[in-house]
Parts: sequence; C-alpha cells; structure tokens
Amino acid sequence: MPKISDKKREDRRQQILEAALACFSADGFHQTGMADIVKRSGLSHGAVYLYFQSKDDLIEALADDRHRREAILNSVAQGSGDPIEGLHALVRVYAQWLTDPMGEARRRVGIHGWAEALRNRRVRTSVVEGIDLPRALIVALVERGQHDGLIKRDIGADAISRVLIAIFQGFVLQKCWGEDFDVAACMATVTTVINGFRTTTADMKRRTRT
Amino acid sequence: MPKISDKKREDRRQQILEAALACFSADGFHQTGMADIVKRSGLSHGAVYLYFQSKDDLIEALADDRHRREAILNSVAQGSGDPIEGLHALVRVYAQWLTDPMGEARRRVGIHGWAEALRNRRVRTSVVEGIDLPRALIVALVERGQHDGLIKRDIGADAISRVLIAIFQGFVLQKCWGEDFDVAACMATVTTVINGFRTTTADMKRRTRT
Amino acid sequence: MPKISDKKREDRRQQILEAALACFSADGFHQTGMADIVKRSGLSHGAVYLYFQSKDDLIEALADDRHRREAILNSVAQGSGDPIEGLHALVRVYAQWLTDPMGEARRRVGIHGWAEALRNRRVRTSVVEGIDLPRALIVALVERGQHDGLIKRDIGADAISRVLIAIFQGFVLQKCWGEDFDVAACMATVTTVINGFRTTTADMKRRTRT
Amino acid sequence: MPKISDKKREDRRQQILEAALACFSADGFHQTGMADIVKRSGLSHGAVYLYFQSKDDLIEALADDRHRREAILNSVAQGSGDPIEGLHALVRVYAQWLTDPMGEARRRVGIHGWAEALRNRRVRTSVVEGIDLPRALIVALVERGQHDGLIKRDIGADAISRVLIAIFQGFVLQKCWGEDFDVAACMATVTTVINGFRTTTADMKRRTRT
DNA sequence: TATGAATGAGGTTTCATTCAT
DNA sequence: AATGAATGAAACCTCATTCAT
Repeated sequence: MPKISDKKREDRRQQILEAALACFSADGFHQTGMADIVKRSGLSHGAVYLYFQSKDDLIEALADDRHRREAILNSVAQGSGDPIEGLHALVRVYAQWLTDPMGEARRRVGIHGWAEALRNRRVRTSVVEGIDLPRALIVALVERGQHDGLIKRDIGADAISRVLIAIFQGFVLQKCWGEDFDVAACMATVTTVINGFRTTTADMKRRTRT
Repeated sequence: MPKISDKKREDRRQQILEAALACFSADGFHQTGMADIVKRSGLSHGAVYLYFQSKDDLIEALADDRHRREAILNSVAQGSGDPIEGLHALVRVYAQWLTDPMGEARRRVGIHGWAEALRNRRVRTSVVEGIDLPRALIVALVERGQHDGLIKRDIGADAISRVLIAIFQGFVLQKCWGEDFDVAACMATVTTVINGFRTTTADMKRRTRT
Repeated sequence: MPKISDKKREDRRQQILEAALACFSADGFHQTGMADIVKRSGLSHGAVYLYFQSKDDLIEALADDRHRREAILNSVAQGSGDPIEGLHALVRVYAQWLTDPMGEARRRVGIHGWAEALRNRRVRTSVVEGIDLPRALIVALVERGQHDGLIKRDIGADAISRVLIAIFQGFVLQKCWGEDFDVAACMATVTTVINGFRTTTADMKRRTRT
Repeated sequence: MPKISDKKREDRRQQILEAALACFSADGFHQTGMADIVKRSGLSHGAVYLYFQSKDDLIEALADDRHRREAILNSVAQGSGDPIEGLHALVRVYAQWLTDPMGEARRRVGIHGWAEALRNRRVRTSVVEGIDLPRALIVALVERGQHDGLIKRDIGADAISRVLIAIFQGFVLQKCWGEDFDVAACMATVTTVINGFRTTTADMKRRTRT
C-alpha cells in the first residue's frame, strides 16, 4: 500500500491551497476553473480531488485557513495591561497585516469570501466566526476600560468593536481597489478615533453630577 | 406602429433589472444563470437580450444604477451650514439607507460588486467612482470644519473621509451577514467618532502654545 | 384596402433581393442573418416576410433569378451560322460575364449556391437546369458541327459541352478566390481548346480509310 | 498511467474527422451542428473539444487534410519522361480520384470548402495552396513540352494549367450534383483537349516562316 | 400594408467531476 | 496513490419567424 507520509500529505495540501489562493485572488472563485488550479499546483486533476472533495471544499478550506491565521493575529495583540494600549496594539497588528505585500492575495480572496459568505452557509459561518474573535477581544478590552473609567460608558462595547472592525473591513476594500490608499494616514486617524472613546473631563463632570 | 413607447421600454428595462437584482442578490453574479433572470423577469431569453447585450452588460447596468442612486443619496445630505452637522446628516442618510428593508437586495448585490470590482475593470470604475462621491463631500465638509477651527487640524481630511466610508462598508457587510447587527447602537457610536474629530480645549491650548 | 401597385411591389421585391445578394455574397447563406438583409434592404422584418416566405425562399429566389439571367445570356449567343463560330461567340459572352465587375457579387453567390445545391433540392434543380441551358446549346452546335464535318466525330457532343461548362465553373472559382486570375489569357486558351475539337486532315484521312 | 498512446490518440482524431466529414458532406458546414458530429463520432461533446478547439478548427483540419492528400495525389503523377504523357498521367490520377466512391464525401466537403473559402481566410489559403500544387506541376510539364517543341508556344503555360484545373473543378461539381455525369466520356475529351495543345504541322510551318 | 418587439428552440462551448488505467 | 481522458449537464447567446399594433 503506497501510503505516503503525513508530512508529504500536508505539503501537497498546502501546495494545492497556495495554487487555489493565487487563482482565486486573480479571478474570483467562480471564474477560476479547477483546471487553472490543477495547472498552477503542478499536480493532476485526480490528485487535487484526493485532497479536496470538491471546489467548494477548497473554497471552504481557504476560509478556514484564514480563520486560523486571524486567530493567531489576535493572540499577538493580547496581554497588554492598559486596555487603550491594547486597542492601539491591535490596530498596529492589523495595520501590519494590511501592509504586508505577501498578504495581498489573501486580502483579495478574503473579499471574494465576503461575497461568497452571502450564499454559502459554511463560508458565512467561517467568516462570521473569524470576526467574532477580534470582536470578543475588543469587547473585553473596552469593557475593562469602561470599568476602569478610561473609556466612555455611554457607548456600547459591542458597537465600538463593530465600528473598529468595520473600519478595517473598509480599509481592505479600499486598499485592494486602488493604489492611492494611504495606510499610514488612515491608521493615524484610527488612533484618533480610539482616543475619541476615552473619557474626557467633561464626561467626568457629567458623571459626578449624575 | 408597434414601436414601443419610451415609458414601456423603460418599464421593461426595470423589470429585467429587478429580476437580475433579485437573482444576483440571492446567488451572486456567476452562480446566477441567464435562465434564472429570464424566468424571474417573466420575459423570454430573446427579450432580455433585446435590452441588454450580455450578462456583463446587465451587471454593469446594475453597478451604474447603484452609482446613480448613491449620487442622489449624497446630494440629499448636502447644503447644511455647520460642517459637523453636515457629517451627522450624511450619517443619518446612510443609516436610513442601511436600514431600509427594500434595499437589502441592493446591499447584497453591492457586496458581490465589491468582489467583482477586483477583476472587472468596468465594475471597479463604477464602484470607485461611487465612493469618490461621498468622499469628496466629506473632504469638503472636513476641510471647511478645519478652516473654521471646529475640527482637529492634525488629521487629514482624506483620511477622515476614508475612515467614515470604511465604517459604512463594514456595516453593510456585517448587516448582510447576520441578523444581530444593531444599527442604532452602531450609528450612535459613529456619532461619537465624528465628535471625536472636534477640536478640544486641549487642542486649542496646544495650538496657542505653538 | 391599401393594396400597392404591381410596380411598387416588384420594386420592393428587387430591393430585398439586392440586399440579400450583397449579404450572401459577403457572408454566405448561413452566416447571413435575416437581420442583415432587413437592415441592408432598409425595410422591416415584417415587410421582408411579406415578399418572401422564409430565408430559404429568398435563397431559392436568387437561384431562380440567376437561372433567368443565364437564359438571356445564352440566347444572346445563339443564331450564328457557323457552329464553331457559335462556340466562340458563347465563350465571348461568358468571358464578358466573368469580367463584369458588377457581377462579382452574383458570381460569389453562385458559388455559395453550388454548395447549397448539394443539400437543397430546390436549389439543385435550379442550378442543374441552369447549366442544362448552355449545355443543350453547346450540344446542338457541336452536333451540327459534327454533321457538317467541322468537328471531330469521335468525341461525344455531351462530353464536349460538359468540358466547356466545367472550364467556366472552374474559372469562376479561381477568379473569386484570387486577384491574379488572368481572364484574357485563359480565354485565349479556351479558344485553342475549341479549335482542338476541329476536324484535322489526319482525321479526314482516317475517316476515308474506314 | 492513463496517458493515452499516440496511436489511440490519432485514432480518436480520425474518428472525429470522419464523423465531421460525413456530417459536413451531408449538410454543409453551417447546417451541421456540433451535436451531429458528436453523435456520429460516438464520443461526447467534451471529448470532441479535447481534440479540436472549435468547430472552425475542425473545418480547417479537414481543409488541411485535403491539402495533404492532394499533395500525395500530385506526387504520384510525377516523374514521367514525356511531358505530354505526364499530363495524361495526371488526368488519369484525378479521374481515378473522381471515380472513387469512398471519396464522394470528400468531394462534397470540398465543394462546401470552395464556398467557405470565400469568407474564411484560413480555408481560402488552404484551398488556394491546394490548387497551387497541381498548377505548378502542370506549368512545369507544359514549359518543358514547349521547350522541347512538343506543345504550342503561343499559349501560356499558366493559362493551360488553369484550364485543366478548372475542368476538374467543374467535373467535381457536375458529378456531385447529378447521377448522369459520364466520367469516362468526359475524361476522353480531356485527353483530346490535351492533345489539342500539341504542336501541329501547321504550327511548325508557321514557325519556320517566322 | 407595415412595423419591430417578442419568442424559444437550438447554437457552440465550458467545466466540475469521475474512473479506467 | 496518481493520472488525465472522458463525461454530459448546463452555461451564454443567436436568430428565423410571428403577431399585436
């Protein structure tokens, strides 16, 4: 029985996923043919189907892949003491991710995934869970900040997390569409936005009164 | 003379566009077959091709349609005196648009269009021009606000506009994916974000010192 | 009842036939769409179908048209006394027809008709009858020539007629394919061919012996 | 290793070409649907497109095929010493080809190709090159004959070749249209025609005088 | 009579997937 | 395990013809 080693098996899998990523990035899921992926992977049709049951399977595997990578991204941003500083750290991590030229393909496929999530339940689950991770992280930070009196208490932690995530989603779109997206300037503005959530002296006075 | 009246002609066009919108919203551009659109429109294959040269033409027509509608949306938000109030007005208009249940299909198709924009130049042009409209509007408001000393001068007007637009793009995504997106709460937070751009007393002091 | 005059009716018919001729000449019968003919004729779809029942009907009408024109062509060549001179006259008439720049379209459509004759009985009948006319004419001339002792008696009149007709068919093909077909030189050679059918002194001696 | 053997591959190709030949012979290029060819070949749609990129490709492959076969035909007729005998040999070869019942389909497709050559450049090139082969052969023979004083010098070798080729083209047409085409009698007449190009005693006297 | 919008069967081609080797 | 030839449903689009006006 010509069973290959687990390592080789995993290598082949990655080889196929990389080919798929490149193709999907260039043409989208539905304009990419299996033949394109097969050619780019250097394997055969049959081989690809040994590792993935179908094209949808491949799409979902990439969605999961992204899911896993973002989990790591988030973990990197954890562990700082000051909640506000934690938010800034998260921003820096995502800014980094947004700028990485190697990640361009992944960002583009991500956008295709956002559209695909509208009609493919598995993909949607993966995407939604993917954003639930940073959301929970942000919520935790904000709630701690509110508890410590550092962040305004009249806005929901959940809403803040959704706004911050939305900003990054929009940045991905705008960056992938055009070349003139100034990441640094936009990031600086995000910093301002976060600082805007800080408790001001006015808030304190108001609170005292209440 | 059976030459159809202009009104009837335009009605038929809308009839087809609506069918296409519904289909594209449900299945995306590439999973929707012309047969689906034909069936839903109640017309025949040939009739559809009498009004649109190809499926791509249909996609582009919808992109243009969206473009045109957003232009109206923006114009609605213009004309207020106070720049900050102008931004809030704009937010209200888009919040309205985001909440409108009739617009669900259009929002979903919009997302598919964002993905399509990555590989279809015509669609990308339409999308990019579509966001250039509100961007220019926001930039104008912010610059006026900065000139009047109402808005912080240390952040770029362009970056602010991109952040606000990104927020809305992210909101569209999050709203279309899940049912638990709290539009009101998020909008309130956007209000806070905008207020965060206001000049603070601290800013003034700093400026004086400089 | 808005019945139009016979003359107007005939004019319209010709208008359509001319449009069809131009289209068929350029693109062949099956690559030409009714829409092309309609556009070129300046009439409407409905109008064309008032004059011709179908596209095939149009093709057949053009075949018949050609049939009729060739009948005239042949009649022109009749009536000379000397049979050999009659053949030369016929050659001159066809040479003329082959050279006429206005007839280019008709020659091209003729070729398309030859192919169509293989699968359309009506067209084949028309084509075959069309060549039967000059064939009968040539056969009559040759038989008279043979009777008068001017033309060799050991070759069939029918075969001679088929050879002469074949020569013209081939000329039409070669002329329509390329620009370097030298009509004058080829015609001169046909003259030689015809003279080759003349009885020689050798023939006469042989005959005397028999 | 399921990579098909070269022989099997070539067999399949021929299988498809034969099916196409039969269909095109019966219905012409444009009335034949790919479905007809697919059905007749016994393969599937996809398989046919594995061997030929498009219907046009199939048409051109048949044109090239014919080109190649005629080249062989011509080579067979070469090599005789006496130029006049060479012409007669050529006539015999073509007479053979014209009579072969297996070649009926090929002759019919050939006619369709003549029409197609009017609007398809690739086909025209193939057709024109196809007749250039025997033309060059005939020209060479005739020029040798003229040099040796066996053939009249007052007619162009090129014109003679065109006449002989035209005769065969016409024969193909007439044979494919009707059942009553007497190949033997017509061929005998061609022999007479060729002999008519021989130098006569009259020619010699005239030449002497000059 | 005349119009041209509408029909819908049928055209060519693609492509995710399978399976004999 | 691996190959790639083969499948056939389904994709997009065209076009000869009809018919309400």
